[in-house]
Amino acid sequence: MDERKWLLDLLNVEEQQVSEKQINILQAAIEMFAEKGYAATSTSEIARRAGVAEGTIFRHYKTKKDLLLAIVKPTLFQSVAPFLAKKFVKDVFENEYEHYEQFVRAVFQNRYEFVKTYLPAIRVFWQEMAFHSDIKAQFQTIFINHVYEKFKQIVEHFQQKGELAPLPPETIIRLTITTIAGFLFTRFLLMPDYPWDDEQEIERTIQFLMNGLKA
Amino acid sequence: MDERKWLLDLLNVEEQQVSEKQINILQAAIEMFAEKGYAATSTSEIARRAGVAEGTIFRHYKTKKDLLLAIVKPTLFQSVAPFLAKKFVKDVFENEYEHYEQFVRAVFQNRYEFVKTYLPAIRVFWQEMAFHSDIKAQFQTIFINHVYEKFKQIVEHFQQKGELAPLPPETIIRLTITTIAGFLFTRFLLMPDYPWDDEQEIERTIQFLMNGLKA
DNA sequence: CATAAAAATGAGTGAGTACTCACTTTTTAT
DNA sequence: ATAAAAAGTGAGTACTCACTCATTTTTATG
Repeated sequence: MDERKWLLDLLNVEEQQVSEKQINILQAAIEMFAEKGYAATSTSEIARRAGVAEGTIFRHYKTKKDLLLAIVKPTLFQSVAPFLAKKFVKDVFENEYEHYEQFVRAVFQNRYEFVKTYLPAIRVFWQEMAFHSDIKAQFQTIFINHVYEKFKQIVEHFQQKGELAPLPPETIIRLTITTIAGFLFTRFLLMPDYPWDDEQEIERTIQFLMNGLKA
Repeated sequence: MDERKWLLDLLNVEEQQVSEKQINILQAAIEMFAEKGYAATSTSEIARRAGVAEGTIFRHYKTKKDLLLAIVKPTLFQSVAPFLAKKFVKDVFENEYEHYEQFVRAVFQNRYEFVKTYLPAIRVFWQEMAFHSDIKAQFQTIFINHVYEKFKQIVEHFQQKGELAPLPPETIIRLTITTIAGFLFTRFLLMPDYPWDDEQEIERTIQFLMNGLKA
């Protein structure tokens, strides 16, 4: 993807709304926050890497924390994006996905591409969530009100069709998410240099998940 | 567990080797690093919380990073402790565990207790591993030379007995670890306030794992 | 108790921090 | 072409940082 476009895409803004220098600042901040962490990165370093004066950062973002939130908030939303789409659950009920496996496959593929594309910003989001209770709270709210809510309907739908084990929906949701996230975490964060055969490993992971969850 | 003892236990040292003030320093550091992160915690804050002068910290630990390593290194070793025991693999081969399920059950129970007991120190270890490449490198070395090595033997043993699917051992290891770690992560870090029925949820997780991996 | 060694102290140090603001440069509108 | 607005600058500010070291307090030994 184009170097400039992916950031605009992640932040979900139009080209005209942000200046070139602003993009440089965001890009530098994402890279350095991902590498050394928010607290260990100074605004002077970000300015140097972005090729702007330190004051320019504070013209666009009132505080350093504001700059962090400008990165983290859109990433948080994009992280759960499929579940924010209105027609997502409808697609499932109208037999867009005949089986749970097809649904899982679609989500898995989608989130794989997402992590691959936005890895540094995702790193920042997950790392800093541990230290900033406001970010964590916002994540939990969105998760409960959007992801969990819709996921539960989908799981119950396939349980009624007799495809999934009669476990509590929250258990099935947890196992599904941690299995997918477990692969992505191992693949991109823990062992990014291992010679992965992504397609095959995703296939194995899906088979494992379906076997584990079948009625 | 006694307030003083768990730390000595984690650090694997005798009572006489560390002074009372030293324990206070370590305890304060673990708590604050876990909460706000290493970089965002100042040595003056640690000293205040520990009830010692700032200089006392530097008498025991040459640098702030040294203090971090004094916490992280023992936690890293304890994290993979079962796999460091010499008789661990022997136990498996001598039918201490007749089935893979019994082995998984033992490891799961053991690591559940470990995380429950040392949660703050584990937080520090995992959070800071993302920012300190020396810590990450040490973890990878130990994992490859001890955990992976022995785990592979065990998996192949049960594959030969026809208990496990003919997947690559590294895939089975990954799925086993991420399933267990996925539960512990959700249980203790992501949603510690959710009203968990631990025993039942562990049971469901093991059933899911065994169904997913069976031949 | 006397004395030496060890442990603890906290004011002090230079380097670096997030952020400000008076000023310059660039862009936009007419 | 010109004026107004917006964007960009970087030296300056008050403050915090990890770390030092001369001094005091505690402990150990005869």
